[in-house]
Amino acid sequence: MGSLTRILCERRRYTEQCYTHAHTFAQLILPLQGTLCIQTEIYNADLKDDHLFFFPPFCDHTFHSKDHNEFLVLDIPEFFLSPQEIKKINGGLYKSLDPRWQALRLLMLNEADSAQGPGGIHELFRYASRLLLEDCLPPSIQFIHEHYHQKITLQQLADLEHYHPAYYCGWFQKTTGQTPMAYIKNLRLNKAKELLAESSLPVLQIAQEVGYEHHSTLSRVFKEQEKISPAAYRERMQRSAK
DNA sequence: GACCCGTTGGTTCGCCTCAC
DNA sequence: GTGAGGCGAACCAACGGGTC
Repeated sequence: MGSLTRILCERRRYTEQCYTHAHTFAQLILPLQGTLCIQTEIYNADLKDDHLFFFPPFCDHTFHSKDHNEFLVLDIPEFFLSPQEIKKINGGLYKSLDPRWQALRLLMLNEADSAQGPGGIHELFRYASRLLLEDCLPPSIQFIHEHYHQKITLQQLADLEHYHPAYYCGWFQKTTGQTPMAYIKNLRLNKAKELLAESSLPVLQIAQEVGYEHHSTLSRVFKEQEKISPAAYRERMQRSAK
């Protein structure tokens, strides 16, 4: 797709085929029916009609759908967002559809279906972008991103939101689509993959850099997710770089 | 043989989820 | 929002392969 000069707003359907890519424009996905499985550096979510997903520009993501589906999709040129806004939503945003978003979805849908074309979509998106940025990173999630390389307990995170740890787990899952520990694990794994591909640090040191006291833990987690050991992953990345 | 690095098996403890 | 039980993640220790 060439560079966008205006917001594109339309209904789209997705197939079972798994795609991985990033684009120069941002993308807002509002489910109408069905489920879209989305994976980014920090999210692994099944997007249903009670949530939305927002991809900032250049955000790597993988997606596919397993059922009959339809989504309202907005392709937003990069210049519609300030660098500060993009930085704030770096990694994507998975957000529940409160009544304000449900109303906004209806209005956007009318624009998409309008015979005159989506003329009012720019004003609607200006309002939507303000909603997106509202408390987009709760304090505990911000804490995870700043301290993933240290030991983080559920109690610490729950304290930041003033919740009981058990209640916090449910709240976190509703917010991100993952449990707190799974979220931290994904973040650490992605950082480890970066370091394996881009540095020559030993696995022991990489494990410590991303927050594991013991490299054995990284080896095991890595093999579970990637089906290969960290050393084999590094070898594969170095071979493909040649 | 000593040392380093990476992997694997067994154990412990904290997290997650269900029921209330 | 809380308590309790089951389960999985993290840790420790041991082992294997490679290099000097």
